[in-house]
Amino acid sequence: MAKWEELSLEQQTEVTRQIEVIRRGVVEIVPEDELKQKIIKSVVNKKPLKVKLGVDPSAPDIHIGHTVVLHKLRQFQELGHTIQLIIGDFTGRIGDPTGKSETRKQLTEEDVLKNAQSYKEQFVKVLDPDKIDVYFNSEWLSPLNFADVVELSAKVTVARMLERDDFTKRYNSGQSISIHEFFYPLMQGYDSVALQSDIEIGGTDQKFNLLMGRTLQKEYGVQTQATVMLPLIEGLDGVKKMSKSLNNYIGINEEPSEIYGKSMSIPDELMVKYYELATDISLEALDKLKKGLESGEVHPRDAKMQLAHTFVRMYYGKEQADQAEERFKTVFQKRALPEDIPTIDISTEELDNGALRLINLLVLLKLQSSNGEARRSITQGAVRINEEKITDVNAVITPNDGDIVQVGKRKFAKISL
RNA sequence: GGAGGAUUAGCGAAGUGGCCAAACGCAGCAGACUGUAAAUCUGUUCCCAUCGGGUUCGGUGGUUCGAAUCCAUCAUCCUCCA
Repeated sequence: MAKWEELSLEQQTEVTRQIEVIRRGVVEIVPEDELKQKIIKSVVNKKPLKVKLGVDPSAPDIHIGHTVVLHKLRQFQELGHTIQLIIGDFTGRIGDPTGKSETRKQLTEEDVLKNAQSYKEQFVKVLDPDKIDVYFNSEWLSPLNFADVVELSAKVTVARMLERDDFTKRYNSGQSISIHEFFYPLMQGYDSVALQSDIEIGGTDQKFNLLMGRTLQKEYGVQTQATVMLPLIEGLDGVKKMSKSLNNYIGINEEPSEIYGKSMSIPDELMVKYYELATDISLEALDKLKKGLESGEVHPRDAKMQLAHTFVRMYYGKEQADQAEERFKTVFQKRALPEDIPTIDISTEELDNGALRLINLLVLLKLQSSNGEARRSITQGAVRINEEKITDVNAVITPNDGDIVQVGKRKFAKISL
């Protein structure tokens, strides 16, 4: 194996540079010297490293939190390495170790393919599509027979399994753990054996699974992978990690105005973290921004607006980002009506003599989901027609073509007769 | 196989025959305030309705004038013993 001292100066510089890039924003690299060895080898032999990322095969809805890992993968790509994207189709067909009693509904092969495609489409917004190899883990997991599975499971003890944080918690708090859930880490680890990955990347919550890859690789006589763990980014509430189920996420497929608005609602303290982990801005620009915020030269509002703009720009381009910014200024800073109000047709059948109750109108326009909710909003002074507040619950409205109905600050509809 | 316990609104959790559409917290929605869709404060949150009515407390069936609350049974989960 190549030794550091034997490298040319040029090669040493390159190795150092790579490690520096890889380290940025990373919580932990286990083991660090092994990673260095791998990079040395890669530089000397001019052979890219295989960096693995496993994903769940359910319908992907990538949010800013996921992109932390993707940005890191992008950096790996830029350093010349390749990505092994594993769609966990086998894992996903069986069930899900979330501890919830309902088993995930089985995905058909068609679904899996569709989702895989969707992953690719969303991933390439951050990643270079030419440096991704896509695999389905059913390819090597399906052929295993029961004896193989027993052999695999014999490599890890129950006590070791229970060390995993969420298993520990669930066990101690009396929640159920099914045997098959133990196979998840094993299967994920076995993926690394099958693909002989050099590096596996994941959030800090994946630590156990990532290290399981190393354990199994050793057991099966394959070279062990280095693991790179990235921080989990807090969601809009600023406390809990970003996740779809907590509804504190910014999805990269969301409307530009949504991405912009949601970004504006993140707590100030998290701004820098978002910049660092989830945007493509350079280290120098980040430094400058940090200093500006500390010295007070940069107004936090402007920094956040720039962040929001950056997010929209990365996923939709500059033009859309500019538009989203304009819209935000209009609606929230000036409290004026936005330009892009959705038009909703109202059929004359709904009208009685050209009129209808305001409550019904709000539900009809889908601004409210039930009459009760509509009633509430009116009472609370949230409803406006053509910018005029209406507080009478029983109001009867004669809608005109082009009337603009508003509920709260964010819901608008234009009537079309 | 045996013994005990749990299941309540989006989530967490109180409620053990009428005062229960069900405390409280979170989340949501709205108002005020603000650089902000942040924070904070206030109000509000099953459905239909003017009074009023309808459907809710794992499922089903019962007891009762009256059941989230009592009984039976089924389902799911947990703990302990084997």
